[in-house]
Amino acid sequence: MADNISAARRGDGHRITSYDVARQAGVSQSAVSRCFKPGASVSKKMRARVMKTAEDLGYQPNAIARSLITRRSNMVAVVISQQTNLYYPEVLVQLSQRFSERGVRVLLFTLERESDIDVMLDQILQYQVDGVVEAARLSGSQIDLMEKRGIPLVFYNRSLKDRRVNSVCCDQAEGERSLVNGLVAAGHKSFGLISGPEDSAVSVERTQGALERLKELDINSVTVVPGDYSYESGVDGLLDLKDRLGKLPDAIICANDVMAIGCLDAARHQLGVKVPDDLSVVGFDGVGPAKWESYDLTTVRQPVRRMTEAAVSMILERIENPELPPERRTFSGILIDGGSARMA
Amino acid sequence: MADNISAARRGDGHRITSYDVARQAGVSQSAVSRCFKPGASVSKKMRARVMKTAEDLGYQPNAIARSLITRRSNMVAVVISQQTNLYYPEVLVQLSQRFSERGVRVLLFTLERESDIDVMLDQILQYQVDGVVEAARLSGSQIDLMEKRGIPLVFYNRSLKDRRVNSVCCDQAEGERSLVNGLVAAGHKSFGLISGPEDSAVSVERTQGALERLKELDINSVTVVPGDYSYESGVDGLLDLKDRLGKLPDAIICANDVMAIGCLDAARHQLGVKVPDDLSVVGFDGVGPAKWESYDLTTVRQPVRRMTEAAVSMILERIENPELPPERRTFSGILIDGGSARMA
DNA sequence: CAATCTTCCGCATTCGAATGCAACAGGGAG
DNA sequence: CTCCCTGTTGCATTCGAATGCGGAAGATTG
Repeated sequence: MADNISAARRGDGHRITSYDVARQAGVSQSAVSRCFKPGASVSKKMRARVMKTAEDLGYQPNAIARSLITRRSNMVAVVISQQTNLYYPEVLVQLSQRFSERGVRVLLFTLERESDIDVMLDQILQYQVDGVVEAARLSGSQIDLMEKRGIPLVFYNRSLKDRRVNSVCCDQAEGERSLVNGLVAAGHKSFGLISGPEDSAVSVERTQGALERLKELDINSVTVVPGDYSYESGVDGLLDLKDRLGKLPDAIICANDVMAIGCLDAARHQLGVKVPDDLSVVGFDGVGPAKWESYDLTTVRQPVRRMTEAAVSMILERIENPELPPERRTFSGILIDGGSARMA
Repeated sequence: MADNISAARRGDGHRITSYDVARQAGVSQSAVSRCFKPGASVSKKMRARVMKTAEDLGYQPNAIARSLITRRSNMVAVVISQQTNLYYPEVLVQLSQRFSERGVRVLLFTLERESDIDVMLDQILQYQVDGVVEAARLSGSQIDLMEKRGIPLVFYNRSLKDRRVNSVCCDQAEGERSLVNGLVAAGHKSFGLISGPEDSAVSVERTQGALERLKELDINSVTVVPGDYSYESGVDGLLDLKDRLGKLPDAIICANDVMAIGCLDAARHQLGVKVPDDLSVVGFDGVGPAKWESYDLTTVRQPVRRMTEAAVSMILERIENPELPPERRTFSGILIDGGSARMA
């Protein structure tokens, strides 16, 4: 009876299992299993034979069943929010490729609202992923949860100060400081800042970093207006600054490249201001469009390649060896001295 | 003994199973399972009680184990190639969100080289995904394979003419034809085309579509140069055209927006040509940057939202009901009459 | 109070691969 | 020729949740 059913399934072209291969090859199921495990104790003859019939039947081991018994899913969750930021797709693709090279699958979780993270987290746990790369914010208790479950977690570009966690970051504050240094040295006196969304840790670090350095350099003419990482909010930010000040500042520091681009476009095309002669605009990230000739943005580029490599190896190391202590890896951004700002 | 082991695990904070919850609540494992299945036959009292202890223990059903027995992983593979094209990340994020809303997880596969698809396909099969959204090309035998396995497959923006498959497409040819119509009606006589990568089906359809319409309209001054979807290749394409013709054509039709942007930048900034007065440039896709004020690109926008919705529901329907016949859904692009071309 | 019908729960089995252990075969040494 | 060792193989069990079936408890009716 059971035989009939599975025979029928095979007839349907469904689900060839290791038992099917075993029967066909006249060996045990264990033998088949071992043939697919590199380094297992199997004779050459056996392996050749099993592989042959596996090929014939079109057998592929069932990763789900394997995961159940080995307690390893070979899947890593990647959690990403903020689609407005052009920077993230690049990170995502790179992570995916590096994991793929190492034989690990990526289970993708995108957040529309940061608050959805609770539901997501449950999903992540249910799917028994071996690790998580998190480019969204997590509360302390949520981190505790992951820790309790023993699931390695690496934060990408956000790190909780008062918490020992794994993280890969670009030094946002440092990057902003070098931008400020250059701008101030070039003689800029008054500054406008367009921040990112309030709940973005990265934005906060960038804005704070810039503000601190400005303060250290005794620059007091500083106005901050809110943005949301989008092109439009860069445009609005510029107009907002002009409204509030009655005129434009000498330089505008945007929390990301896309806003800087919006800001730059609005300055040139709506206000007819000369950039960088009459106004300097700087961004952050080093996304593709920043290099485009119309913009040639002065910005700080995040070393995405190295950062994603770091994130991937940190996770995989910790999956192999869960006892490894937390580690933060911080990368310096690369100052790109483009044509959108006068820099010293 | 078995008890000791699992007790130890629980001590480690690892893997709480339905048995743990059952024991704690003094009920059977089946009862626990049923409580987590909506619509199952369970009394209110039982459900409340089980949910309570599940909460207390921090129990989450193991999706892997569930998948094994139900033969449903609730995962869908999304295969994407061509990272150079800014258009894809947007599609990816949208797909991810729509699947997520419907309780389906996305397993991401990115291709560096199209040839990697073979290995990928094996992986996809091993992971027992319930369906596949494919934005890469597949050979006939590869499609056969999926069919044999009974895994619903929806192609995104590529469809094999001589094959009955599911696909969601934007009508590339139609879009190009309307661009050509507008350009010709506005008096453009000579044309340059910058194509995408040779192995991109989309690029071929676009280029062919434009060429056909040009021929129909008796325009013979047409030159095609190769590109690869990147900004740089748009720049190079322009220079290449100028080299070959000795001068610029009246209009340049690029196989995607990013190349059009490169082309436009090079024309304005490297050659000092006035766009659209002396040269019209058009693209395809309707990516975010196309709307930016520096470009204001004339292009055909793909209705991404509707297309991703279509892809998602097509897959899910076919997962529910594998007998559904193949379907192709073709969407018209939306002509965006921007400022980069003179259009009638 | 008995008879019948519901509702609800538990038992036992299933999904498909991995693996510890025992058994077995073959080869080499004595 | 016997003994032992090494290298292979099969058996039986395990991972964790889902579910058909039978039965018990409770609800309903006459």
